[in-house]
This record gives sequence, C-alpha cells and structure tokens, in this order.
Amino acid sequence: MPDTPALPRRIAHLDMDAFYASVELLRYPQLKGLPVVIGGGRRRVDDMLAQLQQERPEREWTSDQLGEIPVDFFPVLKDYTGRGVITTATYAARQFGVGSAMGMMKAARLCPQALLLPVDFDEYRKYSRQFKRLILDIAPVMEDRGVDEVYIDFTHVPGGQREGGRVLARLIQKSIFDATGLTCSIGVAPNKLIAKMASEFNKPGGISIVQPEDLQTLIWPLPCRKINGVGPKADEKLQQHGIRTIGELASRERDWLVEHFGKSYGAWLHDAAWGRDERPVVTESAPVSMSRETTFERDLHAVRDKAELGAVFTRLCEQVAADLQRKGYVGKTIGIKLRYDNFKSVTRDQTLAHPTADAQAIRQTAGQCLKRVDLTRRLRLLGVRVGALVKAGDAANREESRKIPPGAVTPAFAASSRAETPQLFD
DNA sequence: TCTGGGGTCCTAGGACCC
DNA sequence: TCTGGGGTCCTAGGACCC
Repeated sequence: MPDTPALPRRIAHLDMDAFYASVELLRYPQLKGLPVVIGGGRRRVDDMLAQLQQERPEREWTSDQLGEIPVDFFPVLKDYTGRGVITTATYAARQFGVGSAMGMMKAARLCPQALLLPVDFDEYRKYSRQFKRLILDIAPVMEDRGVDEVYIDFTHVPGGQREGGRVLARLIQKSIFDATGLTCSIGVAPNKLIAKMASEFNKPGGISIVQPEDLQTLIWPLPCRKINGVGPKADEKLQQHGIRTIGELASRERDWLVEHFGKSYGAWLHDAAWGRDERPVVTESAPVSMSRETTFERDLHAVRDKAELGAVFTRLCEQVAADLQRKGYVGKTIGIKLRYDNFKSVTRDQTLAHPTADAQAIRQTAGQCLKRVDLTRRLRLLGVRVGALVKAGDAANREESRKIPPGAVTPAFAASSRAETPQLFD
C-alpha cells in the first residue's frame, strides 16, 4: 500500500429540522402554518379515528384520510387538563413564546388556540430509522445521537473533503428530502464539538462549514451555553465569573478553570473553548441501563393509594423486563426512582449476584429498595431501572464457567432482605 | 405555570481486598 | 497502638443531553 497523506478530519453533525412536528405535518398537511403543540399523553391514531367516526359519521374515516380530518376536530391547548410538558411546537406556535419542555398550563395561557397533538414515538422512530438508513448508504461511519441527530465522519467518504464537506452534506440532504420530504441542517467541522454548534448556524435546511481558522470569528462570539456539555448550572457559574462568551472562556487560564470547575471539567472547558475535541465518531455502543418511569395524574400516597401504586409498580417492572427481553439484555443492578410532591427525587438501588430480565425478580428487588425510602410524602413519579447490563447470552456463558451457586446473594441484598420494615404499597 | 421520559457520565464516600 | 496506599465495587445524587 502506498503512503497516502493523512486527510484532515471532517466531522458532520446532522440535525433534523423540527423533527416531530415535521413528521406530524406529513400526516396532517392541513395543519401547515398553524400553531401546533405536541405533547401531553399518548393517543393512538386508531383511537382518534374511532372518535372521529362517532362525531362525524357522515363518512367512513380510515388511516388513509388523516389529511382530510377537519382542523376543528383537533383538540386545542386551552381545553387541556392535566400535567405534563410540551415536547415540541411548530414555528407558528413558537411565535407565541411556546417552546419545548414548557408546562402545558403555561403554554395554554400563551397560546390557547394552539392545536394539540399527542406524541407518537413509534411514528417518529419509523422516520428516524429511514433517514439513518439513507445516511448509512452514503457514509458508513455514523453515530446515533437519538431520534433526530447523528454525527457522520466525512473524512474518508468520497466527496467528503470537497468544499470542506459541503458537497457531501448537500447529497445527504437531498437523499433524505427526496425519500421522506423532511429537511435537516448539517454542520461540518474538524470535530464533533464544533460540528454540533455549526449545525445550528443555518436552520432550517442549512449547511455550515467551519474550518480550524474560523474559531475566533464563528465560535468565540457565541454564548458558552452553546457548547454541548455546558448546561444551565455551569453557565450560571461561568456568568458569575463574568464569562459569557466562548471567547471569554478561552481567555481564562487553564489552571484558573481547573481551580474553579474541577480537574476534569475545568480542563475540558478550556479544550472546548479552544475548539479541541478528539472524540471519534462511534458507530456502535452497548446500553448501560434501561428504565421505565411514570408521572401520575395526581400525587399519590403510599398508604392511601396503595392499590393504585402497587399496580403501577408492577406494570413498570413488567415493562422494563419486556424491554430487556426484547433487546436481549439482563442486568444485575435493580433500582427505583421516586419524585415527591415537592419535586425532590431520590433513588435507591441494589445489586444482585445474578443479572436478570425477569419481571418478578425485578419487582422483588425493587420492592426491597422501596423499603429504604420515605414513603410518608405524596409521590409524583415512580420509576424502575435495571443497570449493569450484559447481553443475555454472554451472562449465561459466564455464569456457567464461573460456577456461581444458584441463589447466591450479595451481602447488601441479604441484609436488606432481613430488614423488618412496614409493608406499604409493595 | 409548576416542571415528561429515556438515557449517559461523573463524583464521592465507604466497604473490602491486597 | 497507630497507621500505609491502591484498586474495585457498590450506592446516591446531580449535571447534562435528546
């Protein structure tokens, strides 16, 4: 093999534009341009069609005619009762100040006439798989970052270096749009950190190319919060030190940042501000944990709502078990999460000698965890988690070779099993 | 105006072992 | 009697991301 000069790294970040809302508009084009909010419970399309059939019996309604459902049939935000947050909102709704993660009740005051659609993750996942398949057909090194985002390594892809990546980015955009009608924004830069910021520059439908020499002009004027990894807490602390932009962050000594933000995070902040990031685009990753949680319609009490809580608890355990089994994993760290009426959260977990994906075993251990928390306060949320995952087959093999006696328990498990605590809803 | 659900990673103390 | 480090695992909480 002849020596080839090392190519400069070209990393792309692709972000689907208003993904959930755009997918919904494919089904309901009649809502285009109207303020629409997505969130608050899940309603199946079948249920909606049944209701429609009842209210408008003059014709037959099938899933082929979603685009003909009259706009006045859709529920509006002001009629919504119950809790929850908005998952996303169309541009028309955002003009009223409505945005994702906002409480429904607040959104209803800002834009009472907004149409309300329930989230339909199955539908979004369907389009998610499709656009990722299209990308993989063009560029094989792709990292999954959730339903609507990916990183792509352009470096060795044909055309990936042309015009800094713009040619390949255009090709991917066109491929996705032609197949789905959906648009996306792409940023291409020397690394993931900058690419992520660049993909936001020209939304929607934009392509932004950032070269190493563009750091000062394009990146340094941005607020620190634009760095993926600087959240509200870190941003507030930075501001308290008079640091608002990435450029101001870059002008601080590395040692000063380490002193105030810790060895690891401080050094990382310094690297980030100087546009340094060597993380590779990772094409495969194994899950670490799986969980299910639910927020109740009203806060529940462990004693007074014992039956209801017990049923929810069992269901969560069954759902996690089903998720594990479906994906072929077992885990040995079983945990619970509670959120009290004052919004404070606590977690408890316990590690078993053997990994499991069995609903009864999960419920048994999660029940032990429940005995270790305060159950006198009303509960707003309950969750069940299984961590320390391994592939189901691998676990079986290792157990076999290590000859662990069946029924072995960790000391912590044995201790908590002996604990005499009052039975509440478990 | 009260604030979803699913994740990952980091920190820090204590247990336990060598 | 007082006093070592280092490594790993477990547990709880919190920041952050999509």
